[in-house]
Amino acid sequence: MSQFLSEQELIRREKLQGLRDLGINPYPADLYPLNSNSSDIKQNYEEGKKVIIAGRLMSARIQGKASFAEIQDSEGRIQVYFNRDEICPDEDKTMYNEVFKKLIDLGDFLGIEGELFTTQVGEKTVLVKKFVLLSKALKPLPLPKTDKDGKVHDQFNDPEMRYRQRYADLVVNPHVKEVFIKRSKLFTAMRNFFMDKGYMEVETPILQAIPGGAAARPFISHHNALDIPLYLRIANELYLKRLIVGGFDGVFEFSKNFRNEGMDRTHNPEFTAMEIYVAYKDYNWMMEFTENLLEHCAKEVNGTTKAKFNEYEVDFKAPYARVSMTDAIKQYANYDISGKTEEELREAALGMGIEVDKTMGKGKLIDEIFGAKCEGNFIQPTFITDYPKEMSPLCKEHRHNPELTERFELMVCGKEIANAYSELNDPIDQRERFEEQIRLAEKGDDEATGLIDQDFLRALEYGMPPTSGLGIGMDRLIMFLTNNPAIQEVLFFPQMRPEKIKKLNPSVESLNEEEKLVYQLLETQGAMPLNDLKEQVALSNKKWDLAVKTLTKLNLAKVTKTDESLLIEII
RNA sequence: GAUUCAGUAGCUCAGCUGGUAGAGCAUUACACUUUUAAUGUAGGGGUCCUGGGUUCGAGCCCCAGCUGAAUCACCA
Repeated sequence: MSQFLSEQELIRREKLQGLRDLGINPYPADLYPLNSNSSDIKQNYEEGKKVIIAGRLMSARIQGKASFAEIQDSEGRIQVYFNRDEICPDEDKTMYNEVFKKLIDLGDFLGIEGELFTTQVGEKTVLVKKFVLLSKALKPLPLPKTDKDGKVHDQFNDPEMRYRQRYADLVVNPHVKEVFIKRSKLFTAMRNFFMDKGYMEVETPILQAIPGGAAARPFISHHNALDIPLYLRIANELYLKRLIVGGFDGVFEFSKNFRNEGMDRTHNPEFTAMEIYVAYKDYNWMMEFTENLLEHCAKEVNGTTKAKFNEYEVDFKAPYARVSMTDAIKQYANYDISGKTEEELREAALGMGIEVDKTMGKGKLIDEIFGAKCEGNFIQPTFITDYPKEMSPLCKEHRHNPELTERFELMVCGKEIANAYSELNDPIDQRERFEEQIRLAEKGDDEATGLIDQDFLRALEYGMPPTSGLGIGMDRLIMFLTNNPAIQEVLFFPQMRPEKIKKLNPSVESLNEEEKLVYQLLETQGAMPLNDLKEQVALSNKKWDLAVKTLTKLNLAKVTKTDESLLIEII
């Protein structure tokens, strides 16, 4: 393998040995007693203060007997000043001349003891008295540079490389790190908001025998001891409701869900939802709760309720507009769905140029009309309320209209980020709704749920208090709060196709047919003119070229140039 | 799933009817004690995504594939 390291990687390995030869362990075990960091130094600056810091060396400007460098730690960067005679007050100048100038590379972790001072240019700097190598980097990092106008050069910006090597992305792209800091703040803000209200954070199974609570295709796994299939959860709703049955008044969970469906810039196979259920509440209460929650979260994350997303400026300040689905369709499709039959709705949809098929029932048709004509219009946070019953099998029937349910979705920039119900707690009605889903599934609607969770129904039969539940797509919400149109940008490790890592083994056995042929001919006949060999092997030009290149690359053969011709021979 | 674009040095990117592969940063050597995209001089570094084809000759043209991105469709 070593022959396939780049020149720079080879040099770093040689330096590693060089350090060991000097008695320096490039990967020491001892803890490093740091007592400060880059932002602490800048904020609590005192001339002459002694500090101990640690971090990665990210730039170095060597000027003979003195050098300026930058150390990057978790807080940012701080300039450090290496002076030969400060580091090496005695005769022996090895630590500066050899170790620092020659054997330390950009990317290495250093521990630094020094004193604070300000340079003539006004930069707060650590004057290095003593430094140690804490860890050597064998691979060069990408190295974006910012010029004096703040313009970034050589930015590490290829999405594929950034997602596959997020560690490198985080090291060199501070704005990427910022997104994930905000993500963490969002979770903290939301958790604290719930805790303050006395609700309890819980955990429910990820491996489920019946994947319920949403309409989605699950991942299937298998339990060996029980010899049964287990599914990765697509939602945690049914489990949280069991806990409300059990007597908790408010439970919530940040839930990793898994859906075996398409991947694109807004869908990852695993994603995070937050679901909360609160007893004795309804969806009207939940709307107010939701807008207060999001206002709080936006402030905690960004310091303001306003957030830029693409060309829009969104304001999460409560209260939000509330529009019923019927009114939304009236407004944007100029059509009144109230009291219409399935046939009338299908014709209306067709008239609007919407594709429909026979498996679609009333609810689905209304949803299609809404999706095509209305959804994209709601830029500022807007509650869309009162969805058709057919598409909401876990939601309580509307108190004033049996065709509708007490459900709302929160739309932002034309996308759904939250979904909430007055939860259905009538066990008989619930059983009928599940059975209706089975019929839809048999009819060919692959979104309908095909299995009934009998245990969930048993729980409801014991009685569940009136309850309102809310689900929020956490990934989507943080996308809005950080102005990222791709979900991959807000996940540390988005799912990618597995990377093919080529392994070339520099041995004769690993050669392919063509390379072996060339090698064997050379072996039996010895050195010969390149062209003669080419004629003998009679390969296509491409194959010939590649075979010879591989052999020379592996140092198995050598081409030498004479006045007359090119000679090839085995090494 | 469809269409479009992209893949060249560690990183960012050039490249020409099809004729020995280039730059900046990084790297190596030398010089340089308050610099800041440090500077100067000299060097080294390439499976031009993979595989076929056309051609005297392909990084470039053709075909197939891989990977990613964007748009659309599908999906919540």
